[in-house]
Amino acid sequence: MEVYWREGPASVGVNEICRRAGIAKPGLYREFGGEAGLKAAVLDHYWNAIIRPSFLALTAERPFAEVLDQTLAWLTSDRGLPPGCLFARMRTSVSHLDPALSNQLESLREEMRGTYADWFARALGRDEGNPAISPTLAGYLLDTQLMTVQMQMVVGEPPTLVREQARLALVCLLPS
Amino acid sequence: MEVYWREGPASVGVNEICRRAGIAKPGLYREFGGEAGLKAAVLDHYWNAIIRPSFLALTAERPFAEVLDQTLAWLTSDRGLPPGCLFARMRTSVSHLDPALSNQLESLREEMRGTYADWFARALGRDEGNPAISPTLAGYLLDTQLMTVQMQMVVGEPPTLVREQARLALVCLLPS
DNA sequence: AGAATAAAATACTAGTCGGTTCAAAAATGT
DNA sequence: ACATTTTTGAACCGACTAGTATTTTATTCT
Repeated sequence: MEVYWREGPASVGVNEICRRAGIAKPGLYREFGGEAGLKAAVLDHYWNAIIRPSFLALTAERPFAEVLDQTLAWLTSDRGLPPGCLFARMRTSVSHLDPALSNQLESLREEMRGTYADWFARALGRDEGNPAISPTLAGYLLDTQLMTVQMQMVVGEPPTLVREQARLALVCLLPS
Repeated sequence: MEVYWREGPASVGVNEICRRAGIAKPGLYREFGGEAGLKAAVLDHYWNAIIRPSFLALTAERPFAEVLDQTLAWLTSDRGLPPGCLFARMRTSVSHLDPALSNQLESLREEMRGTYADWFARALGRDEGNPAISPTLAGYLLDTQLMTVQMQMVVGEPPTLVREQARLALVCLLPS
């Protein structure tokens, strides 16, 4: 996961993975069945270990604008983790990916959009969101914009610039 | 250019290019020096034939919001051209690209941001833009968001959904 | 027409990729 | 301590990659 996350799933092959992990190649094939299985397992682990815990912040009963700001600050700060998001990196190269992994990505993305939509729906209930925007659309927008943030972080854009842009793009979600 | 545009520069090699173009491989190497040279020439031609003409719409003395809407409609409509943007596709895979091509991409992107910034600056002069946003930042935002639009079109997102999201993300540029 | 030149097609090189085979080594169970 | 099972290392496979060498075909110039 570390290597895929830091350098991108397309930039490192199974030979290199085995070399860096200090394991034998037959061992990897016994354990994961092949490169596709390894990537599926990595994506699964990334989702459970990195993405899902980050959803907890969205369920806290704090003001929507505040949580949004903290999220942007978190994504654009040096977290001691590899920059960017393995999930986002996989999605950018989804075209030449295994169909099974592609489906897995799409289903996880749906779960992500749903989580964002729920978050925004609760904000709407407290009059902390723009009522002209449906939770579903807000889910799409948040997914797209936060994904963009992480892709910009991967290519090394200045964090403050990334944060400013995202704030502008998402200010439409706040009540006018 | 057609093939790189439609299928992505990383999805097709020189052998396939020659096969589809009906030319011999040594001819390609005589003409372009190699794959890197071919990609540079393709990018150059794409910029001059596709991107640069589209800038003309931005210099027309029409209301900012109207031109922005037309631009979004254009990007999300079926133009009879391959969907998405070769420029955007190259940028998403800039990490494992030739350094020369990477520099070329960065310089073209600067020109693009400058064009957007000028456009927004003229809008500001006619009180058609949000004065709290600098032309430079607007240039970055427009570049990012319009690139996002094209990437979504590439992966086949529903055009109306893409357009709605982009409109929301860019409404911050309009005066309140 | 015939010689010189340019372009073409084919075949090839060297290397990487994901994946497999197999014998040797290590660990395990009794 | 011995026998069984598991894991390793390293070579290997076929398919692919970018790039090149060679030979044949066309074209052009005189």
